[in-house]
Amino acid sequence: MNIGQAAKISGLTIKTVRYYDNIGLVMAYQDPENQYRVYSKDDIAKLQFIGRARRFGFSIQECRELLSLYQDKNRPSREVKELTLEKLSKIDNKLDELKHLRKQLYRLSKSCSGDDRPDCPILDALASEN
Amino acid sequence: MNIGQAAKISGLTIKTVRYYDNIGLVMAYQDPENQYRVYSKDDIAKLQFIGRARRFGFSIQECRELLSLYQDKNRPSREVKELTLEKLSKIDNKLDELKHLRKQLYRLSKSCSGDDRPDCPILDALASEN
DNA sequence: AAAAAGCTTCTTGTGGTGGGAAGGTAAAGA
DNA sequence: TCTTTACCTTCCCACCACAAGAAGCTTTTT
Repeated sequence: MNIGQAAKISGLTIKTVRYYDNIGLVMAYQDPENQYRVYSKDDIAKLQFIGRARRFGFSIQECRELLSLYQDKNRPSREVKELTLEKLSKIDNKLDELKHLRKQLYRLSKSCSGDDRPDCPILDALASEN
Repeated sequence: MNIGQAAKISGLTIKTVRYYDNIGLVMAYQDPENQYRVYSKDDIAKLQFIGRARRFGFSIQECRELLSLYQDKNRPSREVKELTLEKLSKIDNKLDELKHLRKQLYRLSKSCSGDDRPDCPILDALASEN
């Protein structure tokens, strides 16, 4: 199966699939005659797997780890769970950070009347060190 | 004032200050004798302004807009408030997205026993289309 | 036979810096 | 004064995860 079909089935773009080949994440067999990448059913499964993991917010590096765990039929499920919990904690940190930011920005926006007059507490806050 | 001092006072790194000069965000006067960047008090104020705006999550482009609003003494505060509210809504979107992701990942992690056995519902979920 | 679709590699760009090399300049100490 | 040290410059590469596009193949369709 050529790259176009592989991309369509896996729901990724051709560019992305080619990129995954380049970085050695999902390496396709390369037809020696025309240099076309050829994807097997197994490759397609990997691409779909990665697509889902990416949608779950895993980075490429994390996908690489998940994929190798996925292919190792005897690894303990503990390892997978650990990776997932780590990711969860990263997301929690990001959430806290964003919530804090939101609160600050919200307070700023509330302080400004937002009318035709030029005086603006938002800019004042950005301009002075408090 | 040279770039080292400017960076220290504004709380940015030298690299960052130089970058802001390169992209025309805060352009320093350049001493024709030794090519050193020279920063005025006004420049320092701008750097601090941008530093705070960045900490509030504004992008460089948004900082550029805020800065030009900041320097226009007659603009209506409405414009600044609009920019801030837009940013707030972007943050809200990001928050929703992250919360959704968290919920999904949490559910996944709960489903896995995380012990020495190899069967893992997390990987199963990533491998099949549901 | 010609046109259209699909594939290849290669280069460049994104955002916002950080790291480091190679080299010029300025300030401080011996 | 000489030397060391600190500071400054430009230039290039790296990051992440691709997207866009050029130039040139091959394959399929008309």
